[in-house]
Amino acid sequence: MTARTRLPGGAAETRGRATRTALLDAAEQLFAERGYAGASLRAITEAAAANLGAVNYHFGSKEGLLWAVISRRVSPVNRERLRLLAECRRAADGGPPDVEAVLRAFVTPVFALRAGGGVNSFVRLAGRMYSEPLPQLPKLHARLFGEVTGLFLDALSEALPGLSRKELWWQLQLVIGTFLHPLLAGPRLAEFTERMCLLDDMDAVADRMIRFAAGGLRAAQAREGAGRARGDGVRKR
Amino acid sequence: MTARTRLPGGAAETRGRATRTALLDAAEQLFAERGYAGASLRAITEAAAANLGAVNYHFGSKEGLLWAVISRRVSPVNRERLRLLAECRRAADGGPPDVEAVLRAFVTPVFALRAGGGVNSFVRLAGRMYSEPLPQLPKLHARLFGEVTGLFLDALSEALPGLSRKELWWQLQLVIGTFLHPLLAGPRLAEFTERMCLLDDMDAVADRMIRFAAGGLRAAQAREGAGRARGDGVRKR
DNA sequence: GTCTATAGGGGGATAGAC
DNA sequence: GTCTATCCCCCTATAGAC
Repeated sequence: MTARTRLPGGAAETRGRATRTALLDAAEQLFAERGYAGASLRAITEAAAANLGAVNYHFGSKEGLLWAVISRRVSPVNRERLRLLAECRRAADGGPPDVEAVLRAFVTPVFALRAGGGVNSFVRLAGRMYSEPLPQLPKLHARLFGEVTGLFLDALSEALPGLSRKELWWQLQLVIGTFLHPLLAGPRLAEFTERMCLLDDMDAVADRMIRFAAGGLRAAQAREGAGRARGDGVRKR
Repeated sequence: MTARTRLPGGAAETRGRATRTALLDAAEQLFAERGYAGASLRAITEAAAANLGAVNYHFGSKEGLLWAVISRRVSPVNRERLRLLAECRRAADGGPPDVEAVLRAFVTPVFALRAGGGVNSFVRLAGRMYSEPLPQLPKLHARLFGEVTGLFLDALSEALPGLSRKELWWQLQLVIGTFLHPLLAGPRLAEFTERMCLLDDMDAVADRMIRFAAGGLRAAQAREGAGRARGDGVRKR
Protein backbone atom coordinates (compact mmCIF):
# COMPACT_ATOMS: atom_id res chain seq x y z
CA MET A 1 0.00 0.00 0.00
CA THR A 2 1.81 3.13 -1.26
CA ALA A 3 1.06 6.86 -1.25
CA ARG A 4 -0.54 6.41 -4.65
CA THR A 5 -3.41 4.45 -3.16
CA ARG A 6 -6.36 6.40 -1.88
CA LEU A 7 -5.28 5.85 1.73
CA PRO A 8 -3.27 8.78 3.09
CA GLY A 9 -0.17 8.28 5.20
CA GLY A 10 -2.04 8.57 8.45
CA ALA A 11 -4.35 5.77 7.49
CA ALA A 12 -1.39 3.67 6.43
CA GLU A 13 0.08 4.10 9.88
CA THR A 14 -3.24 3.21 11.43
CA ARG A 15 -3.34 0.14 9.25
CA GLY A 16 0.20 -0.69 10.35
CA ARG A 17 -0.70 -0.48 13.99
CA ALA A 18 -3.81 -2.53 13.33
CA THR A 19 -1.67 -5.25 11.75
CA ARG A 20 0.76 -5.10 14.64
CA THR A 21 -2.03 -5.42 17.17
CA ALA A 22 -3.72 -8.18 15.21
CA LEU A 23 -0.45 -10.09 15.23
CA LEU A 24 -0.07 -9.65 18.99
CA ASP A 25 -3.65 -10.78 19.59
CA ALA A 26 -3.37 -13.82 17.36
CA ALA A 27 0.03 -14.77 18.78
CA GLU A 28 -1.20 -14.42 22.35
CA GLN A 29 -4.04 -16.81 21.69
CA LEU A 30 -2.07 -19.36 19.69
CA PHE A 31 0.97 -19.36 21.97
CA ALA A 32 -1.43 -19.90 24.86
CA GLU A 33 -3.25 -22.76 23.17
CA ARG A 34 -0.36 -24.56 21.50
CA GLY A 35 2.81 -23.37 23.21
CA TYR A 36 5.74 -21.59 21.62
CA ALA A 37 6.96 -24.47 19.50
CA GLY A 38 3.46 -25.56 18.56
CA ALA A 39 2.30 -22.19 17.22
CA SER A 40 3.81 -21.55 13.81
CA LEU A 41 4.25 -18.12 12.31
CA ARG A 42 2.14 -19.30 9.42
CA ALA A 43 -0.76 -20.10 11.74
CA ILE A 44 -0.33 -16.79 13.56
CA THR A 45 -0.18 -14.58 10.48
CA GLU A 46 -3.14 -16.40 8.97
CA ALA A 47 -5.21 -15.87 12.12
CA ALA A 48 -4.21 -12.20 12.09
CA ALA A 49 -5.07 -11.87 8.39
CA ALA A 50 -1.52 -10.64 7.81
CA ASN A 51 1.17 -11.92 5.53
CA LEU A 52 4.00 -14.14 6.61
CA GLY A 53 6.68 -11.47 6.42
CA ALA A 54 4.86 -9.13 8.78
CA VAL A 55 6.18 -10.80 11.92
CA ASN A 56 9.79 -10.36 10.95
CA TYR A 57 9.14 -6.80 9.92
CA HIS A 58 7.42 -5.76 13.14
CA PHE A 59 9.17 -7.96 15.70
CA GLY A 60 12.35 -9.21 14.09
CA SER A 61 11.77 -12.87 14.86
CA LYS A 62 9.36 -15.37 16.36
CA GLU A 63 11.00 -14.91 19.75
CA GLY A 64 10.70 -11.14 19.41
CA LEU A 65 6.99 -11.60 18.83
CA LEU A 66 6.67 -13.64 22.02
CA TRP A 67 8.51 -11.04 24.09
CA ALA A 68 6.23 -8.35 22.67
CA VAL A 69 3.13 -10.38 23.47
CA ILE A 70 4.21 -10.76 27.07
CA SER A 71 5.52 -7.25 27.58
CA ARG A 72 2.32 -5.67 26.30
CA ARG A 73 0.31 -7.08 29.21
CA VAL A 74 2.78 -6.63 32.02
CA SER A 75 2.75 -2.87 32.48
CA PRO A 76 -1.00 -2.60 33.11
CA VAL A 77 -0.91 -5.64 35.37
CA ASN A 78 1.97 -4.29 37.42
CA ARG A 79 0.37 -0.86 37.74
CA GLU A 80 -2.94 -2.31 38.92
CA ARG A 81 -1.21 -4.72 41.28
CA LEU A 82 0.65 -1.88 42.94
CA ARG A 83 -2.49 0.23 43.17
CA LEU A 84 -4.39 -2.57 44.90
CA LEU A 85 -1.45 -3.35 47.16
CA ALA A 86 -1.32 0.29 48.26
CA GLU A 87 -5.03 0.03 48.98
CA CYS A 88 -4.37 -3.01 51.20
CA ARG A 89 -1.83 -1.08 53.17
CA ARG A 90 -4.13 1.89 53.55
CA ALA A 91 -6.92 -0.37 54.77
CA ALA A 92 -4.53 -1.98 57.27
CA ASP A 93 -3.77 1.46 58.63
CA GLY A 94 -0.11 0.82 59.41
CA GLY A 95 -0.67 -2.68 60.72
CA PRO A 96 0.08 -5.91 58.85
CA PRO A 97 -1.97 -6.15 55.66
CA ASP A 98 -4.72 -8.73 55.33
CA VAL A 99 -3.58 -11.96 53.63
CA GLU A 100 -6.67 -12.33 51.47
CA ALA A 101 -6.44 -8.69 50.39
CA VAL A 102 -2.81 -9.11 49.35
CA LEU A 103 -3.65 -12.24 47.37
CA ARG A 104 -6.56 -10.45 45.75
CA ALA A 105 -4.30 -7.58 44.76
CA PHE A 106 -1.93 -10.12 43.25
CA VAL A 107 -4.40 -12.07 41.16
CA THR A 108 -7.24 -9.71 40.25
CA PRO A 109 -5.28 -7.63 37.71
CA VAL A 110 -4.39 -10.75 35.75
CA PHE A 111 -7.94 -12.03 35.74
CA ALA A 112 -9.16 -8.64 34.64
CA LEU A 113 -7.36 -8.92 31.31
CA ARG A 114 -9.84 -10.07 28.75
CA ALA A 115 -9.02 -10.51 25.09
CA GLY A 116 -12.41 -11.35 23.71
CA GLY A 117 -14.82 -13.41 25.80
CA GLY A 118 -13.99 -16.26 28.13
CA VAL A 119 -10.79 -16.76 30.02
CA ASN A 120 -8.07 -14.55 28.69
CA SER A 121 -5.25 -16.18 26.83
CA PHE A 122 -2.57 -14.29 28.67
CA VAL A 123 -3.09 -16.22 31.88
CA ARG A 124 -2.58 -19.48 30.08
CA LEU A 125 0.44 -18.08 28.28
CA ALA A 126 1.90 -16.80 31.55
CA GLY A 127 1.46 -20.24 33.05
CA ARG A 128 3.25 -21.85 30.11
CA MET A 129 6.19 -19.52 30.46
CA TYR A 130 7.44 -21.39 33.51
CA SER A 131 8.00 -24.50 31.46
CA GLU A 132 8.98 -23.18 28.03
CA PRO A 133 12.65 -23.94 27.49
CA LEU A 134 13.62 -20.60 25.96
CA PRO A 135 16.99 -19.55 27.42
CA GLN A 136 16.18 -15.86 27.64
CA LEU A 137 12.99 -16.41 29.58
CA PRO A 138 14.14 -16.24 33.20
CA LYS A 139 15.96 -13.01 32.47
CA LEU A 140 12.87 -11.43 30.94
CA HIS A 141 10.77 -12.72 33.82
CA ALA A 142 13.07 -11.09 36.35
CA ARG A 143 13.08 -7.81 34.47
CA LEU A 144 9.30 -7.67 34.07
CA PHE A 145 8.14 -9.06 37.40
CA GLY A 146 11.12 -8.80 39.73
CA GLU A 147 10.38 -5.48 41.38
CA VAL A 148 6.66 -6.00 41.90
CA THR A 149 7.20 -9.56 43.12
CA GLY A 150 9.61 -8.22 45.71
CA LEU A 151 7.00 -5.80 47.01
CA PHE A 152 4.44 -8.58 47.30
CA LEU A 153 6.94 -10.73 49.17
CA ASP A 154 7.42 -7.84 51.56
CA ALA A 155 3.67 -7.55 52.05
CA LEU A 156 3.32 -11.28 52.64
CA SER A 157 6.20 -11.11 55.05
CA GLU A 158 4.31 -8.54 57.13
CA ALA A 159 1.01 -10.37 56.82
CA LEU A 160 2.64 -13.66 57.87
CA PRO A 161 5.37 -12.78 60.33
CA GLY A 162 7.90 -15.48 61.12
CA LEU A 163 8.41 -16.85 57.59
CA SER A 164 11.92 -16.61 56.18
CA ARG A 165 12.59 -15.09 52.77
CA LYS A 166 13.26 -18.49 51.32
CA GLU A 167 10.06 -19.84 52.78
CA LEU A 168 8.12 -16.87 51.40
CA TRP A 169 9.49 -17.56 47.92
CA TRP A 170 8.33 -21.15 48.20
CA GLN A 171 4.92 -20.15 49.42
CA LEU A 172 4.58 -17.72 46.54
CA GLN A 173 5.25 -20.55 44.10
CA LEU A 174 2.53 -22.62 45.74
CA VAL A 175 0.16 -19.67 45.49
CA ILE A 176 0.99 -19.18 41.82
CA GLY A 177 0.36 -22.88 41.21
CA THR A 178 -3.04 -22.53 42.82
CA PHE A 179 -3.89 -19.62 40.56
CA LEU A 180 -2.42 -20.85 37.28
CA HIS A 181 -2.93 -24.57 37.07
CA PRO A 182 -6.72 -24.67 36.82
CA LEU A 183 -6.57 -22.10 34.02
CA LEU A 184 -3.83 -23.76 31.98
CA ALA A 185 -6.19 -26.22 30.37
CA GLY A 186 -8.54 -23.38 29.44
CA PRO A 187 -11.92 -24.43 28.11
CA ARG A 188 -10.76 -28.05 28.24
CA LEU A 189 -10.60 -28.01 32.04
CA ALA A 190 -14.16 -29.33 32.02
CA GLU A 191 -13.05 -32.41 30.08
CA PHE A 192 -10.55 -33.27 32.80
CA THR A 193 -13.06 -32.91 35.64
CA GLU A 194 -16.20 -34.74 34.54
CA ARG A 195 -17.57 -31.36 33.43
CA MET A 196 -17.54 -30.17 37.05
CA CYS A 197 -15.03 -27.31 36.76
CA LEU A 198 -16.30 -24.66 34.36
CA LEU A 199 -14.64 -21.34 33.75
CA ASP A 200 -17.87 -19.40 33.46
CA ASP A 201 -18.04 -17.38 36.68
CA MET A 202 -14.52 -16.05 37.03
CA ASP A 203 -15.32 -14.06 40.15
CA ALA A 204 -16.30 -17.26 41.92
CA VAL A 205 -13.14 -18.95 40.60
CA ALA A 206 -10.96 -16.15 41.91
CA ASP A 207 -12.65 -16.22 45.30
CA ARG A 208 -12.11 -19.94 45.61
CA MET A 209 -8.45 -19.63 44.71
CA ILE A 210 -7.85 -16.76 47.12
CA ARG A 211 -9.49 -18.61 49.98
CA PHE A 212 -7.50 -21.77 49.30
CA ALA A 213 -4.21 -19.90 49.01
CA ALA A 214 -4.84 -17.92 52.19
CA GLY A 215 -5.53 -21.14 54.06
CA GLY A 216 -2.33 -22.63 52.70
CA LEU A 217 -0.26 -19.62 53.73
CA ARG A 218 -1.68 -19.57 57.23
CA ALA A 219 -0.90 -23.27 57.63
CA ALA A 220 2.69 -22.61 56.56
CA GLN A 221 3.00 -19.80 59.04
CA ALA A 222 1.58 -21.90 61.84
CA ARG A 223 4.14 -24.60 61.15
CA GLU A 224 7.12 -22.33 60.76
CA GLY A 225 6.21 -20.44 63.91
CA ALA A 226 5.80 -23.66 65.86
CA GLY A 227 8.99 -25.13 64.40
CA ARG A 228 11.04 -22.07 65.29
CA ALA A 229 9.59 -21.94 68.77
CA ARG A 230 10.53 -25.57 69.29
CA GLY A 231 13.79 -24.99 67.49
CA ASP A 232 13.49 -28.21 65.55
CA GLY A 233 14.66 -29.04 62.09
CA VAL A 234 13.16 -32.48 61.90
CA ARG A 235 10.02 -33.43 60.06
CA LYS A 236 7.70 -36.00 61.47
CA ARG A 237 7.83 -38.42 58.54
CA MET B 1 20.10 -58.20 13.00
CA THR B 2 19.07 -61.63 11.71
CA ALA B 3 19.59 -65.17 12.99
CA ARG B 4 22.76 -65.29 10.93
CA THR B 5 24.55 -62.83 13.20
CA ARG B 6 26.29 -64.21 16.22
CA LEU B 7 23.59 -62.86 18.55
CA PRO B 8 20.94 -65.48 19.30
CA GLY B 9 17.22 -64.68 19.25
CA GLY B 10 17.06 -64.17 22.97
CA ALA B 11 19.75 -61.51 22.89
CA ALA B 12 18.04 -59.82 19.97
CA GLU B 13 14.87 -59.56 22.00
CA THR B 14 16.83 -58.17 24.92
CA ARG B 15 18.41 -55.64 22.62
CA GLY B 16 14.94 -54.76 21.31
CA ARG B 17 13.60 -54.13 24.76
CA ALA B 18 16.65 -52.09 25.64
CA THR B 19 16.06 -49.88 22.61
CA ARG B 20 12.40 -49.59 23.48
CA THR B 21 13.19 -48.61 27.04
CA ALA B 22 15.89 -46.20 25.95
CA LEU B 23 13.36 -44.52 23.67
CA LEU B 24 10.82 -44.25 26.49
CA ASP B 25 13.42 -42.76 28.82
CA ALA B 26 14.69 -40.26 26.30
CA ALA B 27 11.18 -39.29 25.24
CA GLU B 28 10.07 -38.82 28.83
CA GLN B 29 12.89 -36.42 29.49
CA LEU B 30 12.64 -34.48 26.24
CA PHE B 31 8.85 -34.22 26.25
CA ALA B 32 9.12 -32.93 29.81
CA GLU B 33 11.77 -30.35 28.96
CA ARG B 34 10.52 -29.14 25.58
CA GLY B 35 6.88 -30.17 25.33
CA TYR B 36 5.34 -32.42 22.73
CA ALA B 37 5.78 -30.14 19.76
CA GLY B 38 9.24 -29.03 20.84
CA ALA B 39 10.73 -32.50 21.18
CA SER B 40 11.47 -33.94 17.75
CA LEU B 41 11.81 -37.62 17.03
CA ARG B 42 15.30 -36.86 15.79
CA ALA B 43 16.30 -35.45 19.15
CA ILE B 44 14.68 -38.36 20.97
CA THR B 45 16.21 -41.12 18.89
CA GLU B 46 19.59 -39.43 19.07
CA ALA B 47 19.40 -39.19 22.87
CA ALA B 48 18.38 -42.84 23.01
CA ALA B 49 21.22 -43.85 20.67
CA ALA B 50 18.62 -45.40 18.39
CA ASN B 51 17.90 -44.80 14.75
CA LEU B 52 15.15 -42.58 13.49
CA GLY B 53 12.89 -45.40 12.29
CA ALA B 54 12.82 -47.11 15.68
CA VAL B 55 10.02 -44.94 17.04
CA ASN B 56 7.64 -45.81 14.27
CA TYR B 57 8.55 -49.46 14.55
CA HIS B 58 7.98 -49.71 18.29
CA PHE B 59 5.20 -47.19 18.85
CA GLY B 60 3.65 -46.51 15.47
CA SER B 61 3.88 -42.74 15.66
CA LYS B 62 5.10 -39.84 17.75
CA GLU B 63 1.76 -39.70 19.54
CA GLY B 64 1.96 -43.44 20.20
CA LEU B 65 5.33 -42.84 21.84
CA LEU B 66 3.85 -40.19 24.11
CA TRP B 67 0.99 -42.44 25.18
CA ALA B 68 3.50 -45.19 25.93
CA VAL B 69 5.66 -42.83 27.98
CA ILE B 70 2.70 -41.80 30.09
CA SER B 71 1.11 -45.22 30.43
CA ARG B 72 4.34 -46.80 31.61
CA ARG B 73 4.34 -44.70 34.80
CA VAL B 74 0.67 -44.75 35.63
CA SER B 75 0.17 -48.32 36.76
CA PRO B 76 2.82 -48.23 39.51
CA VAL B 77 1.63 -44.79 40.63
CA ASN B 78 -1.98 -45.90 40.81
CA ARG B 79 -1.11 -49.07 42.68
CA GLU B 80 0.97 -47.20 45.25
CA ARG B 81 -1.65 -44.48 45.62
CA LEU B 82 -4.31 -47.05 46.40
CA ARG B 83 -2.03 -48.85 48.83
CA LEU B 84 -1.34 -45.65 50.76
CA LEU B 85 -4.98 -44.63 50.64
CA ALA B 86 -5.96 -47.97 52.15
CA GLU B 87 -3.36 -47.33 54.84
CA CYS B 88 -4.99 -43.96 55.59
CA ARG B 89 -8.33 -45.61 56.05
CA ARG B 90 -6.88 -48.29 58.28
CA ALA B 91 -5.20 -45.65 60.43
CA ALA B 92 -8.47 -43.73 60.66
CA ASP B 93 -10.12 -46.89 61.97
CA GLY B 94 -13.49 -46.35 60.30
CA GLY B 95 -13.56 -42.61 60.98
CA PRO B 96 -12.88 -39.88 58.43
CA PRO B 97 -9.33 -40.14 57.06
CA ASP B 98 -6.74 -37.50 57.90
CA VAL B 99 -6.46 -34.77 55.26
CA GLU B 100 -2.66 -34.64 55.30
CA ALA B 101 -2.47 -38.42 55.04
CA VAL B 102 -4.77 -38.46 52.01
CA LEU B 103 -2.72 -35.75 50.33
CA ARG B 104 0.46 -37.64 51.10
CA ALA B 105 -0.99 -40.79 49.58
CA PHE B 106 -1.85 -38.78 46.50
CA VAL B 107 1.50 -37.12 45.92
CA THR B 108 4.17 -39.42 47.33
CA PRO B 109 3.94 -42.10 44.61
CA VAL B 110 4.56 -39.50 41.92
CA PHE B 111 7.52 -38.02 43.75
CA ALA B 112 8.93 -41.48 44.28
CA LEU B 113 9.44 -41.99 40.55
CA ARG B 114 13.03 -41.23 39.76
CA ALA B 115 14.56 -41.59 36.33
CA GLY B 116 18.17 -40.82 37.09
CA GLY B 117 18.98 -38.27 39.78
CA GLY B 118 17.15 -35.04 40.51
CA VAL B 119 13.48 -34.37 39.99
CA ASN B 120 11.92 -36.97 37.79
CA SER B 121 10.83 -35.91 34.34
CA PHE B 122 7.47 -37.58 34.60
CA VAL B 123 6.12 -35.00 37.03
CA ARG B 124 6.98 -32.22 34.65
CA LEU B 125 5.49 -34.15 31.76
CA ALA B 126 2.32 -34.83 33.74
CA GLY B 127 2.03 -31.13 34.45
CA ARG B 128 2.40 -30.29 30.79
CA MET B 129 -0.32 -32.70 29.80
CA TYR B 130 -3.00 -30.35 31.10
CA SER B 131 -2.06 -27.75 28.53
CA GLU B 132 -0.92 -29.80 25.54
CA PRO B 133 -3.50 -29.39 22.81
CA LEU B 134 -3.62 -33.04 21.72
CA PRO B 135 -7.25 -33.98 21.10
CA GLN B 136 -6.99 -37.52 22.49
CA LEU B 137 -5.50 -36.37 25.77
CA PRO B 138 -8.56 -35.87 27.98
CA LYS B 139 -9.84 -39.30 26.98
CA LEU B 140 -6.53 -40.93 27.92
CA HIS B 141 -6.43 -38.96 31.14
CA ALA B 142 -9.87 -40.20 32.11
CA ARG B 143 -8.99 -43.78 31.29
CA LEU B 144 -5.72 -43.76 33.22
CA PHE B 145 -6.65 -41.65 36.23
CA GLY B 146 -10.44 -41.64 36.37
CA GLU B 147 -11.02 -44.48 38.76
CA VAL B 148 -8.28 -43.62 41.25
CA THR B 149 -9.20 -39.94 41.18
CA GLY B 150 -12.74 -40.88 42.07
CA LEU B 151 -11.55 -42.82 45.10
CA PHE B 152 -9.48 -39.86 46.28
CA LEU B 153 -12.44 -37.55 45.85
CA ASP B 154 -14.42 -39.94 48.03
CA ALA B 155 -11.70 -39.87 50.66
CA LEU B 156 -11.51 -36.08 50.59
CA SER B 157 -15.27 -35.95 50.83
CA GLU B 158 -15.10 -37.91 54.08
CA ALA B 159 -12.15 -35.97 55.41
CA LEU B 160 -13.85 -32.66 54.62
CA PRO B 161 -17.58 -33.20 55.12
CA GLY B 162 -19.87 -30.54 53.72
CA LEU B 163 -18.16 -29.99 50.38
CA SER B 164 -20.19 -30.74 47.27
CA ARG B 165 -18.84 -32.98 44.51
CA LYS B 166 -18.30 -29.96 42.27
CA GLU B 167 -16.46 -28.14 45.03
CA LEU B 168 -14.29 -31.20 45.68
CA TRP B 169 -13.32 -31.31 42.01
CA TRP B 170 -12.32 -27.66 42.19
CA GLN B 171 -10.33 -28.17 45.33
CA LEU B 172 -8.52 -31.10 43.75
CA GLN B 173 -7.47 -28.87 40.87
CA LEU B 174 -6.07 -26.34 43.34
CA VAL B 175 -4.21 -29.12 45.13
CA ILE B 176 -2.78 -30.39 41.85
CA GLY B 177 -1.66 -26.87 41.00
CA THR B 178 0.13 -26.66 44.33
CA PHE B 179 1.94 -29.91 43.62
CA LEU B 180 2.74 -29.46 39.95
CA HIS B 181 3.53 -25.84 39.32
CA PRO B 182 6.75 -25.54 41.33
CA LEU B 183 8.09 -28.61 39.55
CA LEU B 184 7.17 -27.59 36.01
CA ALA B 185 10.20 -25.35 35.63
CA GLY B 186 12.43 -28.16 36.83
CA PRO B 187 16.02 -27.18 37.57
CA ARG B 188 15.24 -23.70 36.27
CA LEU B 189 12.90 -22.97 39.17
CA ALA B 190 15.87 -21.44 40.96
CA GLU B 191 16.29 -18.90 38.17
CA PHE B 192 12.74 -17.67 38.67
CA THR B 193 13.09 -17.30 42.44
CA GLU B 194 16.39 -15.54 43.03
CA ARG B 195 17.93 -18.96 43.66
CA MET B 196 15.73 -19.41 46.72
CA CYS B 197 13.67 -22.40 45.62
CA LEU B 198 15.92 -25.39 45.01
CA LEU B 199 14.72 -28.89 44.22
CA ASP B 200 17.37 -30.61 46.28
CA ASP B 201 15.51 -31.93 49.30
CA MET B 202 12.37 -33.38 47.77
CA ASP B 203 11.05 -34.65 51.10
CA ALA B 204 11.01 -31.12 52.41
CA VAL B 205 9.35 -29.93 49.21
CA ALA B 206 6.62 -32.55 49.52
CA ASP B 207 6.02 -31.69 53.17
CA ARG B 208 5.65 -28.02 52.32
CA MET B 209 3.19 -28.75 49.54
CA ILE B 210 1.11 -31.10 51.66
CA ARG B 211 0.90 -28.61 54.51
CA PHE B 212 -0.10 -25.80 52.17
CA ALA B 213 -2.72 -27.89 50.40
CA ALA B 214 -4.20 -29.14 53.65
CA GLY B 215 -4.52 -25.57 54.89
CA GLY B 216 -6.23 -24.61 51.65
CA LEU B 217 -8.69 -27.47 51.84
CA ARG B 218 -9.59 -26.72 55.44
CA ALA B 219 -10.21 -23.08 54.55
CA ALA B 220 -12.52 -24.17 51.74
CA GLN B 221 -14.41 -26.44 54.08
CA ALA B 222 -14.77 -23.73 56.69
CA ARG B 223 -16.24 -21.39 54.12
CA GLU B 224 -18.59 -23.87 52.52
CA GLY B 225 -19.85 -24.98 55.92
CA ALA B 226 -20.41 -21.41 57.02
CA GLY B 227 -22.01 -20.45 53.69
CA ARG B 228 -24.43 -23.37 53.82
CA ALA B 229 -25.33 -22.67 57.41
CA ARG B 230 -26.11 -19.06 56.52
CA GLY B 231 -27.76 -20.18 53.29
CA ASP B 232 -26.10 -17.37 51.35
CA GLY B 233 -25.03 -17.33 47.73
CA VAL B 234 -23.42 -13.90 47.79
CA ARG B 235 -19.71 -13.19 47.97
CA LYS B 236 -18.45 -10.25 49.89
CA ARG B 237 -16.69 -8.49 47.00
C1' DG C 1 14.73 -56.38 14.37
C1' DT C 2 17.49 -52.66 12.91
C1' DC C 3 19.12 -49.35 9.82
C1' DT C 4 19.48 -46.14 5.61
C1' DA C 5 17.41 -43.42 2.30
C1' DT C 6 13.98 -40.68 0.95
C1' DA C 7 9.44 -38.95 0.24
C1' DG C 8 6.50 -35.07 1.08
C1' DG C 9 5.28 -31.38 3.81
C1' DG C 10 5.97 -27.43 6.95
C1' DG C 11 9.16 -24.60 9.56
C1' DG C 12 11.55 -19.62 10.21
C1' DA C 13 13.84 -16.15 7.92
C1' DT C 14 14.95 -13.05 3.98
C1' DA C 15 15.26 -10.41 -0.52
C1' DG C 16 13.12 -7.57 -3.44
C1' DA C 17 8.85 -5.97 -6.01
C1' DC C 18 5.33 -2.61 -5.39
C1' DG D 1 4.59 -0.63 5.07
C1' DT D 2 3.03 -4.58 2.92
C1' DC D 3 3.22 -8.61 0.20
C1' DT D 4 5.16 -12.45 -2.78
C1' DA D 5 8.50 -15.68 -3.80
C1' DT D 6 11.95 -18.38 -2.30
C1' DC D 7 15.95 -20.30 0.36
C1' DC D 8 17.29 -23.86 3.22
C1' DC D 9 16.57 -26.50 7.08
C1' DC D 10 14.00 -29.81 9.96
C1' DC D 11 9.94 -32.43 10.55
C1' DT D 12 7.23 -37.14 10.57
C1' DA D 13 6.44 -41.21 8.30
C1' DT D 14 7.49 -44.94 5.19
C1' DA D 15 9.77 -48.24 2.00
C1' DG D 16 13.08 -51.43 1.42
C1' DA D 17 18.03 -53.14 2.17
C1' DC D 18 20.40 -56.10 5.29
